[in-house]
Parts: sequence; C-alpha cells; structure tokens
Amino acid sequence: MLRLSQLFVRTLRDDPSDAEVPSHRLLVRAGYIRRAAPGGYTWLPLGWRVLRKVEDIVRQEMDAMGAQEVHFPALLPRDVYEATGRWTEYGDNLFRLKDRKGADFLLGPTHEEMFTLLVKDMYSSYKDLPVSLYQIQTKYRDEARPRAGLLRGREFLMKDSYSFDIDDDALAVSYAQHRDAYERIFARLQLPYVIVKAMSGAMGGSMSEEFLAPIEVGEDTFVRCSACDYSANTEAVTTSVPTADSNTYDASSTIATPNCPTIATLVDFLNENHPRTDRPWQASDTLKNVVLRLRQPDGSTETLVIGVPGDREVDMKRIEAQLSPAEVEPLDDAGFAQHRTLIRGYIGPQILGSTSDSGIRYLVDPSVVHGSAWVTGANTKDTHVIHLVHGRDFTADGTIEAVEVAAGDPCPNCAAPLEIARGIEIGHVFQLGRKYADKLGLTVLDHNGKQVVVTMGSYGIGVSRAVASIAEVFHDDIGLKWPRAIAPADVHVVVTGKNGDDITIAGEKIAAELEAQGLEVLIDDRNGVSPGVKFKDAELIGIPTILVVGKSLAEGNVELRDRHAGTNEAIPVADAVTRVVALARSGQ
RNA sequence: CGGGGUGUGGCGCAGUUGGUAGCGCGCCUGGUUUGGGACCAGGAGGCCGGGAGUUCAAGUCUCCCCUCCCCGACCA
Repeated sequence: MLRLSQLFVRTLRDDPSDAEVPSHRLLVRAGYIRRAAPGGYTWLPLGWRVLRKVEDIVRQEMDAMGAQEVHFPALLPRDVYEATGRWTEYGDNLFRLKDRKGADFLLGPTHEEMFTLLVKDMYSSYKDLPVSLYQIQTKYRDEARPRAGLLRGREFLMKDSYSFDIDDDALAVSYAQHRDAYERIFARLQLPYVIVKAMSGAMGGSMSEEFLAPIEVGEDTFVRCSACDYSANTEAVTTSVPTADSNTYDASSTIATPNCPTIATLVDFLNENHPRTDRPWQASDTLKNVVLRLRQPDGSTETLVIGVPGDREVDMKRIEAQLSPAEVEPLDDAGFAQHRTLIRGYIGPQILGSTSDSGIRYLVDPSVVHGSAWVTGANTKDTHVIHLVHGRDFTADGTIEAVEVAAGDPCPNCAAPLEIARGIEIGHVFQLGRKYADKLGLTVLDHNGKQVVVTMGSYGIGVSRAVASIAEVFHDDIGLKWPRAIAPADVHVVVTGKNGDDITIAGEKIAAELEAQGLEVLIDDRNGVSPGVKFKDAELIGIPTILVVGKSLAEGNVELRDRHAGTNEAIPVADAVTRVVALARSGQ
C-alpha cells in the first residue's frame, strides 16, 4: 500500500516557472518527476510506477508478436559507428567521450549497428530468419534544444526493435507485424494517434510511417484530409498532378519594372501600369525562381534553380528529402558571383535548363503546369516578362515537390482540402532495407547455399515521451487524469479523519480490503492535513478512482469519485470494496 | 547556431537613487482547527547563476561566461 504519509513525494501549489507545456507542468507539480540536468529528469516513485506500466504494456505486445527482448550497453565503442559512417554523420547530436586510455566512446543515440552486429555474430542461415529483437533502453542525444520536459530530452527511454529477413516480402511481413503491435500498444495506452507517411530520406529505406499523437504542443507538422483518411508528414506529401492549362495567352512581352524588388511591389506595379482586363494581378501569377546549391556526398556540387508560384513558400525539407542523399542550401554570394547570368530578383527560366546555354538544371513545382502563363524575371535588372508560358516560352528539366504544403491544398487522394495539424511523434516504423547489413556485412546463406544480404526494419517507441504524451491528452486545469492501465495506483483512498477516529479506522479497513483483492491502493493517511488539501492533491495526482472516507460515514456512506467524469457518488460503506474492485477490473 | 526573455532559501515572487536581503507557500516546535489548498505564536533555511571589474560600499552599475524558457535553424 502506498501511504501518502510515507510516500516520497511533494506536491507543489504553484506551477514551476520553467515549465510551459501541461505535461511538464503537471508531472513536476504532482510529484512524478523532477528536473535533474539539462534535458534530464529524475523519476520519483509515482512517475516511476507510471513509466514501468507503459514499459510493461510495450513489452507484453512486443513479446506477443514474437519479438525477443535483449539489452545492450548504452556506452558503445567508436569503431562500430565508424563502420557505418555515423560517428561523423551523426554530428553534434552524438554524445562522445573518451576512456582513460584515450579511446573514443559514445552514448548510444540508437542501436542499429549493435543489433546488426549481434545477429551477424550469432546467425548465418536463412533458417534462422526471420527474427525480431528489441530492447527498452536509455538513449542519449545531445539535442540542440531540449524542451517541454519529457517531450524532448537529451536522455530518454526508448523501445527500439529491429527485424531481420531474407527478402523484401518477408520484411513486409515483419513490418506489418510491428505496425499491428504498435496499434495495439497505443490503443492500450489510450493514446490517440494517426499514422502518417514519412520520408525514408537519407536512411535509404523504402517505407516509413510515423505514429503521431495529434497534440498542439507537438513538434511535428502533418497534413490530414478533411474527407478521406489520407494523412502524411508535411515533407512526405505528394500532390496530385494538376491538369495542363489549355488556355491561349498573348505573346510574352518584356516590360520595365523599376523599384520592384519583391513580389508584392511587382504585383502592385503591374496593377497600376499594366492592368489585366479580367481581374487584378496576384502573387500567384508570378513565378519565383529559387537558386540552390546541391552538395553530393562525394563532395561535388551543382547549382539548381527551382520555380514555384510567387504566393507560395519553398519547403527546403521537402526538396532535400527528394534530392537525398544530396544536401541542399541556398546559393550564397560567392555562388552567385560564379553565375553572372543570374540577376538576383530578376531570374527567369528563359535562360535556364540543362539544354540551355547556362546549362543550369531547372525544376518546377507541379503546380507550375504545362501551358500556364507567368510573370517572371527577364534576367535583366528592373525588367520582368509577362505572359511567359510553360512549354511555349520556356521548358523545365522536370518537376519537384517544392512548395510548403498549406491548409486548403487538395488531398492527393480525393482532392478535398487538406488540414494542417501538429503532433508528437510517439512511434516510427521503418523498412531500413540493406543499408546496415551491407555496411556491416550481415549475410546469411540462402537455401541454395548462396550468401545473401539480410534486409532489416527498425521500429521505435519513445517510452518516456509516451508518458508525457498521455499526460498531454489526459489532464485538466487542476491536474492529471491517467488512463486506468497506467495510473500509478488503481484507487486513491482519501481519509479525512484524525488519527484513531472512526473515519480513519474505516478508511484503513477499506484500503486493506481493496489491497487484499489485488488492487494497488494509494491511501492519504496524513494526519492533521485538512480535507481541502487532500482533495486538491488527489485531483492533481490523477488516479482515476478516488474513494473518500469522510463525514458521510455518519450516514453509512463513502464517496466514489471519478476523476475523468468528474462525478461524485455516495455509496454505502458495505458496497465500497465491491464497487471499486469492479471498476478497477473493468479496465475503463 | 540566430532572435527574445530569465536567473534571489525546496516552490512562486519582491527588492527604490548602490548602503550589507524580504514576502507568500512549504518545512520545524507548541497550541487551536478538520469537507475544498485553516489559524495563532515561535523557529530553521540564502556564495542573490559563475567569474572579472568599478566603488569606501554591488542583488542593484560594467564586461565576459553559463542556465532555463519561448521563437527559429537543427532533430535515425
């Protein structure tokens, strides 16, 4: 039995000043966690119980799908990460340290290499596959900006698992099993989620999905369709190809546009000096050409220009994801100096394209459809071109999804408007493919006795982040409201009497009976603490069922409070144990 | 890494023109209280983020560094 008179906890009356998001505020205030280091938290008894319950649910479902638990050290040698290039690739986010002999070590940010080598060490036949292994481990990442308490720390608890298969079909099966297990885990945690398509990006895999808890304070932006079930991470959105523009336009003409350095000033100038007959000019009539530099992993660079409608922002993440593994950056002054034909602010596609004199590759966003007419730069200072038609007056080398996805954009599935929402990434499933197995030499003999490279999947759940996410979903102004499955106890018995009086005796008796029934009981047996304080603390701590043994005992009643529903029901003392046990076992 | 804010007992905060630190909560002792964060009396607890400087004198002024929070960049 957890006795509040003994429990190592101190609830705070005021919000801690450094906590902004509700989960952080309430977990500290209710005595679940305490900040111990930048990006690091101490788990107090109540919090540790919740964390272990989340862990247990994850463990049960992973075991049920056939994965086997192992445990690696967090302290890892450099050479393993050197083999895959991640010692350098991971950059500043990696915690590095040296041992007394000066040898390099790191604190594991994720364990692909270790799992791959472990399987290589032990297995060598297709008969050993498939196999899925997992661990629940403390991970270390030297985040540039830890924030929001448990939501982004530098040390956090993660379940990571890895599947090993003989071929892509088998990988698809392992992937589906993990995905199903994740759905069961989040359902048991009562954590709402959407599964969004994610970019496989530099990891080189083929299929990747994120589980996002749709919560405003989340750091991930995703889109979802207002009509169908489509959802995707913003950088992974693919737009449907718009139909070509079949209108006929006037011949293009070059016009002087003094003092029009921005799109807004250009549009104003056009409306004043070259008004359209049908409607005013708009930013969406202009074609904005952004100059980028691509840097390939081998160090070579290329200048690239991307055309997007002038009313849209360029999304560098989306572009980078499609050009991976090349890195993308805006062209700097030195770069412009090398391309004298590119006049900043007046760049037009007339001189661009790999077959043009400049030889500069030119891509357009799909919204710049064939046959559409644009206002754009004339490649001379203070001069623009109007009625420049795609396909007639200029050509592109191809298309690239380049504009920042905005609310109201059409859904690629059904064309209904998309919504933009924020979420917390609580899980990620990923078909890694052969990247790690290749680099680390993980092969097995197939049934023909031939060496084949194993294909892998990697799957993660942020366990400590899940605790915070649940707190984000289940709280109100006065405290936490845990789902029953992970509450630190089944019932919180509030006893409002003084030591030795009838109320205290009755409360202790009920608590003991509840415990005898197998329930986890937290009893507020503090002497000399006023009922108001006990009620406030019970609401703050957030155990879903609160049983008050107090003044209504005189009428033979106790009070059964539901923290979620906010209800308070007087029930006969004799029924108390049965009722509470039934509630606890209902799972609701 | 850029921009903004911040740092004073465990928590929340005040501290004037520079003059040797205070309030509320919490904690301890005694007493009175006990259904919505009680009351009275008496206590304990502070390298004022760190360093350097100006000054007879620095929480307060100057410079450098650091922390935490927010926004951005970054984030398998």
